Amino acid sequence: MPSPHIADPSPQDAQRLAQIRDRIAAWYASDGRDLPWRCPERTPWGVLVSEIMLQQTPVVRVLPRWLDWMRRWPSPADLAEAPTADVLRAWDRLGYPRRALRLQAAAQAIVADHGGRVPREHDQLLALPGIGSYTAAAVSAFAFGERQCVIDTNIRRVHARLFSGKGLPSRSLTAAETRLARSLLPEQRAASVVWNQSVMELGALICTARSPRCDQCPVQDLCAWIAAGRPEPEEAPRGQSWKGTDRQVRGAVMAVLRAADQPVPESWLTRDRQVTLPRGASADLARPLEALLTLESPVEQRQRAVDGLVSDGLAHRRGDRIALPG
DNA sequence: AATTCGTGGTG
DNA sequence: TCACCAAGAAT
Repeated sequence: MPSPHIADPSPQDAQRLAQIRDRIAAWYASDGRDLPWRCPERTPWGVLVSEIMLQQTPVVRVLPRWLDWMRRWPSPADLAEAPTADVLRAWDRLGYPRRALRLQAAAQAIVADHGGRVPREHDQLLALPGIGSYTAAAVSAFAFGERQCVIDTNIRRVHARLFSGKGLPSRSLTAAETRLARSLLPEQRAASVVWNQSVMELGALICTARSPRCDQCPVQDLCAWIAAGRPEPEEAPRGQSWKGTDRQVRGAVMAVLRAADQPVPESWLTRDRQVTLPRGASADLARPLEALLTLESPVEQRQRAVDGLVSDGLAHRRGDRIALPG
C-alpha cells in the first residue's frame, strides 16, 4: 500500500518515486510523440495556440488546424488584427468555437498589455481570456521551462492509478489530488518540465481511460492500481448530452455560417423542415444547411440556439440575416 | 458544485 | 450500435 508522499515520504517511497520518474522520462525520450509544438523551433505563441486547441480535442484533429493557423498568424499581433470571421472559419470543426473567440481576445490582450509577447508567469497567463489553471501552468512550463504543477485529465488518471490505486480519478479535481501532484513534482526546473510532459504523454498513449496498455507501461510493476488487482472505477462517468440539445443545433448553425460566403436569412436557420435552398446557393452552403434543416429539433430550440450564438458573439445579426462577425 | 459548451473517432 | 472520450474554461 503506497503512501501518497504528502509531507514526509519514507525512504522507500522516495526511492520508488525516483524510479518512477526515471523510467517514465526514459520512456518519453524513446516513445514520446514528435509534435510540432514540441520541436526546438516552437514559439511560446505556438505552444499557447496548441494548448487552447487541445482543450477537449484530440491531437490528430488539432494537427492540421495548428499548422495552418501558425502559418497564417505566426504571432499574437497577427491574430489580434484578423477579421473574426476568418478566425472562426480557420477554427473549422475543432469544436467549442468560443475558444477561437477567446484565443483572439487573448492575443489582443497580449498585444495591449504585454508588448505582443506571451507572458511567462502563471498569474499573468491566468488573467488572459480562455486560459484557466491548466493552460496557464502548461504554457509556463512547456513554453518557458518554468516549474509548474500541471494537472490535466491524463496526469490525473496516471496519478489515480499509479499512486492511489484507483481505476479513474473522481469527476472533479479535489484538493487531495492537487496536494498529491505538488508533492510529486521534482524540485529542479528542468526535471519538473520533463515530469509534467512525460506523465501527460504516458496518460495519453499508455495509461488511457478506456483500455490501458499496461503491458507496454514502463512502471507496470510499480503501479498501485495493478497491485490492487485493477479495481473498477468507483463512480460511473456522466455522459455528455448531445442529441436533441441546443448544442447540436448550435453546431449545425455554425456549420452553415462557416460555409456561407454571405449572411444567411435567419428564417432558414429556424424554420422547421424548410427544404428550399436559397437561389444560387453554393454546394458548400447547401450541404450543412440541409443537415440543419433535417434536424428534428423544435423551431423554438433553433431560435434559442441562434440567439445564444449571437449573444456569445459567435454570430452577428444584420436585419433578418445572420453571419459570422468581423 | 454542477452545467454548459462542438465534433468526431472508437471500444 | 451507442455511450464514452479527447492537453478545460467559465459561470
